[in-house]
Amino acid sequence: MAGQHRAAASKARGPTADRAVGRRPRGTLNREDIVAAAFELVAGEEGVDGLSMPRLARQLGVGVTSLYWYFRSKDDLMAALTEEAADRLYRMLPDYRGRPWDEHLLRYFRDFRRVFLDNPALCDLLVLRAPMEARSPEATRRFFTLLEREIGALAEAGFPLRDAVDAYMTLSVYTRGCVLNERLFRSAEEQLGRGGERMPQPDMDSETFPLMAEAAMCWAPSFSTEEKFEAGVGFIIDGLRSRLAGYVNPL
Amino acid sequence: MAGQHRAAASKARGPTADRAVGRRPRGTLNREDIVAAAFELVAGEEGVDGLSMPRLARQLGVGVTSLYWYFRSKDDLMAALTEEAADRLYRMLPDYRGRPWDEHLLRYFRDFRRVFLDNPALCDLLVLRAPMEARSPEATRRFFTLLEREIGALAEAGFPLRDAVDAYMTLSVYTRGCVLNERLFRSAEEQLGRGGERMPQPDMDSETFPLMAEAAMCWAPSFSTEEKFEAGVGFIIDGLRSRLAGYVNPL
DNA sequence: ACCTGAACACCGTTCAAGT
DNA sequence: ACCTGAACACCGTTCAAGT
Repeated sequence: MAGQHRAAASKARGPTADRAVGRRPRGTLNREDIVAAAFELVAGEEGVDGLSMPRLARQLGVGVTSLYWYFRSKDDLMAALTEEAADRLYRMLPDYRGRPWDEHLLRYFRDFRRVFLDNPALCDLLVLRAPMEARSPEATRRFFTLLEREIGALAEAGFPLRDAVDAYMTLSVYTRGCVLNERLFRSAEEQLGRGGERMPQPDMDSETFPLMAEAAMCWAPSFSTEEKFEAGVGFIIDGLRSRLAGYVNPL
Repeated sequence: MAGQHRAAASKARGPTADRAVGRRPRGTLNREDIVAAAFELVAGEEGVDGLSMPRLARQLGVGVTSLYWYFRSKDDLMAALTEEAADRLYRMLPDYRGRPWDEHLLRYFRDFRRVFLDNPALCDLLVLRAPMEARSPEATRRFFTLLEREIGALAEAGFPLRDAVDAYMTLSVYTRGCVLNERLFRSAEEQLGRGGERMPQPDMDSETFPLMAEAAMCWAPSFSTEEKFEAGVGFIIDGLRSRLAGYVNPL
């Protein structure tokens, strides 16, 4: 009876909204399913902004307030969702040990960037919203397992521990900086696109801006191309190389 | 009469909320004042999240809907606010021309970072929310003036234009990556602090994580110290130095 | 031209109540 | 123990109306 009532109330929303017409029987709702549904929403068209408690409840065929039995607040849910995202990220990062350290780094961070670009939801949750530290002990453990492996590779290549740590983190910070840039640039484009506008092109007459006018040909807006990303990685790896040479051959 | 009514309605909110008891007379409201008040709100305790149309209207002593005469939407207002923020940023960045290029870069980006750390509002508006490109032609002009100067300094030091552009952007992306990290880390700490909790410290036994356990002493959470920031800048500048040597002395 | 309040659809969260 | 709807305070935005 209650089920019919609910179905009638939502009949105007089309078939997809009715996916859970037969409302969940008791005892079948749990944290995992809620997080999974939340991730589905976030990975969908609307992104992180499209995630709301009412929407999530509708997706699950459940009253909104039921969610609060499993999560104290939306923030609490977001934390769990971030865990889930971190889990997926770690599973997607390949292991390039065995190759020369510079090639290893280049490939690793190239993939690191790719994962975020291909999965905006991961980017929003892990790059834009939460620092690495705000995770459960479990997730932190996996994070440190990864670090142990990657920093170990650098140490083996001859970097003192401190430089190995700093090198990895520098590339990580730089890469996430690129990803942030690209993400913001894309959503700005999208938003303008909806309004039919174009990104304002600066009127760069070569008298007031001689260099920038000339640079236009090697300029990528928001530094957001693979080529530009690799230019930066190149500088950093060059720096590491000369540092490495300095250890064995001090002046 | 209407004024008394309004004052009575808000009497429970304390003195600061009443700052504009005598509601603004007609024709005195304008875009500049609205943006200024919005910036005040955003720079205040609550930050960007604390900015809402009703709050802003209250601050100005105006009906909420009045704001919509001057701004099509909140997004429209945010765009104007971002302009304002970019304006302030550019005014705060010092000119280090005349010094050696490497010292110039180090000092410039050290200040770049400082400005964002000292002004979280600028950070939220310019680093976390909008790409450089989504600005008015006017702001873009000022942005390119800055670029012209900074990239010019690198070109004078002997870098080909393309590398000069990439070098500046790499450091800019890296620096903003650091700022992002630090900002997220701090707000996570703050949020935990409100709940009385502490950041989860990973249980790093030195058997499963030999390197990370040893690295604990040279580890900064979220890479968020000045020292760590400069370590990364050091790598990049080293890379640039070796690149520069390669131009004049190719193998 | 400028400013208003009433109203709408949405949000996060609390609470007292049901089984 | 688990799930519910009613209710609250808040939000962005529209609209018809006032001067």
